[in-house]
Amino acid sequence: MMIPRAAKTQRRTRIQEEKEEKILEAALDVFSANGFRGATIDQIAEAAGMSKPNLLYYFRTKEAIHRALLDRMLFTWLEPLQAFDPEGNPETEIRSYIRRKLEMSRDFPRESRLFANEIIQGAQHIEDELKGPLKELVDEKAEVIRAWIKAGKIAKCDPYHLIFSIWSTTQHYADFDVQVQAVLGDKSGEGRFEDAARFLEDLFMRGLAIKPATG
Amino acid sequence: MMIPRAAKTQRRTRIQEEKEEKILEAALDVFSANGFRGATIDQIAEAAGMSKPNLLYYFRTKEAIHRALLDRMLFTWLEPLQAFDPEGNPETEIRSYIRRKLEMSRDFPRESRLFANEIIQGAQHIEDELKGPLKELVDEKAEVIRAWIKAGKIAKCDPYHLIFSIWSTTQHYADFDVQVQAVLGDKSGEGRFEDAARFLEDLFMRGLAIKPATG
DNA sequence: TCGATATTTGACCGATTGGTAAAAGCTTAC
DNA sequence: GTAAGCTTTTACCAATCGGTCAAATATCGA
Repeated sequence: MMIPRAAKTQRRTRIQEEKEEKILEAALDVFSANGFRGATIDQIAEAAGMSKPNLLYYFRTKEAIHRALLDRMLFTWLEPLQAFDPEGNPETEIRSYIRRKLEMSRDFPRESRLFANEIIQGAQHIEDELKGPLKELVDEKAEVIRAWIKAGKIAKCDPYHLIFSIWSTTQHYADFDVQVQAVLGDKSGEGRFEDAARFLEDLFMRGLAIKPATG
Repeated sequence: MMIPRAAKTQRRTRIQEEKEEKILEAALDVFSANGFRGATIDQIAEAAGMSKPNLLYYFRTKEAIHRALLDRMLFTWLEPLQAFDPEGNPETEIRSYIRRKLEMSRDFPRESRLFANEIIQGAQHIEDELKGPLKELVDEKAEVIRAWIKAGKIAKCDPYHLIFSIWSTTQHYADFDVQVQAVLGDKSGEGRFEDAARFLEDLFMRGLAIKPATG
């Protein structure tokens, strides 16, 4: 007899792994482009190249697909902030945080939009993660920034809003890409990410009164 | 005989005006919370306190409601940037632009989310407006900023990315409000907007190497 | 090769979707 | 008051929605 999916404790077959991968890949396309309510199982199934019942054999509900996507992404998404090093010096740390976040916007725009959709629409599926792990991580890193301020290494400012401003400016290039491209017009090749990096690094370095190392 | 809606050249009755207003108000709630695809006419009708066919008497399609909302909002949304004055001095202009945009995030979060949803999901309904009026306006104001740079009034930087960064940082407090509140926790009363204003004004003033007038 | 299990399919379900038809009820100018 | 036009409702439609079921088929270890 077939073992119900819920009871499976470990991955079984190669097919399972492949198909689940294909489904999540397709779901990322669809959810990031339409939000949870706007996405349909049929769309995902078609994008994944399989029938709807077949898809539902691997994920029992639309919610389950969405959950799986968010779960796998949450870690990745927080990773750059995790890497923020208390021992490092502010210039290096903030510069590379900006650069990393910008690279993620460039290389994983769908992931960024998946989150953006989710949060804009009320974050009903990840409320706990926001108030738990995310908040804790931000609290921790805000403390690091506060220490830098106390040590006179960067200008006095609210660490939380500093973090928000880095999030928003960098994610903008993924989430609002069509707008950015519409405004920049032909000028916007892939160079827009490098221009953005230069601009943002300058803005934040000067804004935090960090003088660039001239060594 | 009843004159078909499309042929009406001018507003007729008081009732029409009132009901259309009610529908758009309700639609703003629903579209901003779910995106276009995720919103349903039934939801809007219920929020507006009327039957679906009754609603469809005033707007023939879901698209028409959405269009009407976007049309009425686009002007309002660009107004702060319009007000950007070439004759003014950079400090005043940029400070007040930030403040205005932040006030809009505070006072009209649904409007902000309506646009955010629309753009994240590909801007299919406002592509023309982005590439037309918006681009022209931004081009014009970028020229103003460029002039300030040439005159040595603010630090050298890419004017387009400067505008993007002001958009993203300010709109963040409307679009990602649940995340902001989750992270700030109890600390976040309405004070978060004033904290944000202080932070952003400092960041951009220093970031653009504008020394605050000490007169 | 064979049987057990894993995968896929087609046919289907009730609920919800965007939207329509027609008639009933309501306003308003005359 | 009444008729013409404006508004609202009831009943309905086909298409799509998320999801189920049983049967058919493919895979794989012994």
